[in-house]
Amino acid sequence: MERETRAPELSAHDWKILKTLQQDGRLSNSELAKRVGLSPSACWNHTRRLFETKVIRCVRALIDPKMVDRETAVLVGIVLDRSTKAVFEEFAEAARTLPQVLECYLVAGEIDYFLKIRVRDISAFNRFHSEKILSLPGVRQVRTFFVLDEIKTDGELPL
Amino acid sequence: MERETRAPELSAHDWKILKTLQQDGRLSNSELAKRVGLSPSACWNHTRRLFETKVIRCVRALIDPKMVDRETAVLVGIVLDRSTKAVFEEFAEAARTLPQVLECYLVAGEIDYFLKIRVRDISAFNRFHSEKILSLPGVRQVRTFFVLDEIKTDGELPL
DNA sequence: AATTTATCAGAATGTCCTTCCGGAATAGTC
DNA sequence: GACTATTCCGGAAGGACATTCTGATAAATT
Repeated sequence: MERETRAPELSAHDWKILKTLQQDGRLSNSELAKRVGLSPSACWNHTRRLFETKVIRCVRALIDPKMVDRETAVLVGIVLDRSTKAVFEEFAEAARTLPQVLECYLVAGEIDYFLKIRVRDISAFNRFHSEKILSLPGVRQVRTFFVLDEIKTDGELPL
Repeated sequence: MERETRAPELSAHDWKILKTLQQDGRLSNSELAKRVGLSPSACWNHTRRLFETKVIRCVRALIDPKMVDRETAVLVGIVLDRSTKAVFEEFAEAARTLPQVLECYLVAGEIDYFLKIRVRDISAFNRFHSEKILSLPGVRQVRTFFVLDEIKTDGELPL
């Protein structure tokens, strides 16, 4: 386990760039420069460093799930059988691999793992549930929470 | 309540553009055109339509929370007191407004709302918990799950 | 077959990206 | 205080790109 790098120092310009690109990642460099009050070349250097130092992990188009037939979201809490390291790692690896799993967290409390699943409809979730989740080794309990309404998704990091 | 529009028809080119921009939303139009096998002008028209019809909701820079001092993630399950419409709407509105709430879902089951919170550290969560969550009207029970490890975050929609 | 519609590639122009360079400001050293 | 090293900025420049328009081709419709 190695220590993660922390941002060395972020200038006021860097923060502005982060805020702006978080809201619209497709802004041109010249437009970005105007908004943060820098010359295009200076702005370019800042932005490049933010990518190189991995402060910005990536830029991603957010697609409306309704439009591409992935309307159904389900939150799933998992309790594992035995709390051995191998069991946990095997589960985590499966979650990483399955494309229907959009998020997966190891948590403290009455639950071991929380998953956010996205599929076409409820019957697709049923298939996923029985074929993928239940067939994983070490799964003792599965608590399923169907999402009735998405109040907020993909909220921006407060900066 | 009005019916949401569904994507009328997505061509093979559209799907390719969606997949590509989901992986790298900052690609130039000419590079995107090369990758999907279209002329720049045709690619431009497709992309523009995908934005106009809101298939692509936005393009967003994903910022590493560790780098900007928002390292601590917490999942919170909420059970509300009385299940009146007004109570639910008030809670949802508060969740929408609070910047620390990155995601909020109304779910079916033993829990009413699930929240994903991001703050600087545990003491910041304590403050948020007592000052924001507990002070909301109608909150009967709060179940807190501290995130110990983020196996997968911001997974791409499978296309 | 004729007409309409949709979709593509090409051309053209104005803008932008990207790099490189030199100057100003800051900090550190003696 | 002077000198150096470092950092950061803006300007210039050519090559690439964005964006629009037009016409051609193919598909769908009548």
